[in-house]
Amino acid sequence: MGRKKLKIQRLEDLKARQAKYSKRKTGILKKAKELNILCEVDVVLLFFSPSGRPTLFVGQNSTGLSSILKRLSNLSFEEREERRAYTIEMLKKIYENSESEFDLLSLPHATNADTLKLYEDELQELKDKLVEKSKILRIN
Amino acid sequence: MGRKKLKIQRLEDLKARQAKYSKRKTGILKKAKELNILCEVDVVLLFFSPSGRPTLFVGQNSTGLSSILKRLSNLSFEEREERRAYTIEMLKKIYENSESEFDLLSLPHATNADTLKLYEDELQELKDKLVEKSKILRIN
DNA sequence: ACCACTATGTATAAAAG
DNA sequence: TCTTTTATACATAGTGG
Repeated sequence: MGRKKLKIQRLEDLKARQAKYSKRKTGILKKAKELNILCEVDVVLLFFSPSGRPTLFVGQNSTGLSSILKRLSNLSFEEREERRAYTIEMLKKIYENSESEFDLLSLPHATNADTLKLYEDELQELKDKLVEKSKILRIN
Repeated sequence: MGRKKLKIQRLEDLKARQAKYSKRKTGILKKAKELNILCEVDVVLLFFSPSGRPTLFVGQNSTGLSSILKRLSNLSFEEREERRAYTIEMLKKIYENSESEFDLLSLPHATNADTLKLYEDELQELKDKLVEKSKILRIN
């Protein structure tokens, strides 16, 4: 999909990798959202950018997993006064749109500890979900 | 992409959802593999099919995470004599191709307990990786 | 439920602003 | 560097086996 056929091999230029990464990540996330809605299935995507920034996507209506959004938004209310305006705006946008795609590290650096904690809770839920789903499958 | 434009909304027919799911999941996985190679980034995808079957994809060269493949293949050697031929063939194929895409529950049902254990280890590694990556970012 | 076909919509490579 | 444009490659909707 482009002017020329692209060989699938590591791009040598770092900048090219970064540019390609954001473009293609966007495309994949769009597809994942569509799959999530069309087929009503749970989807979780985790990417690390060439510079190490993680992007987590969790499809809507993924019970349990979606709670990370609520906690993020609550956090913003509790600490509203201490935060920079752009952060609050971002969190509000995430909450209001019921969107669950975001770069966790675009939060202020001061919140990294909290962010990591959320990751941990999130992964515990993922693990629980995994066990639960597998049990259902075993019965079937 | 298709004969007609498809509205992105839940497909009412279960069979249609299932068919659409496998087709689109394949497409997303292909894209994720390309991203993984082109940009040399770590990628983790987790889907649950409309019937609840999980598919886990971990990009190649995702250190630590790829160990699940080695353990699966070792398992197949240890228990080779006890396993059905198709299982061994599947595991060999996974190992030889260094592919890291597979439906974990396409393993024989008897191995579900082991499979769950692998999930748990896998998630622990993912968690560790997450913490490690975030630390690096904090320094930068 | 899965493969094949093929017309058509979509993503994106390269170029341009 | 980012955004926009354009040409092209690719993914897939609908269909049939």
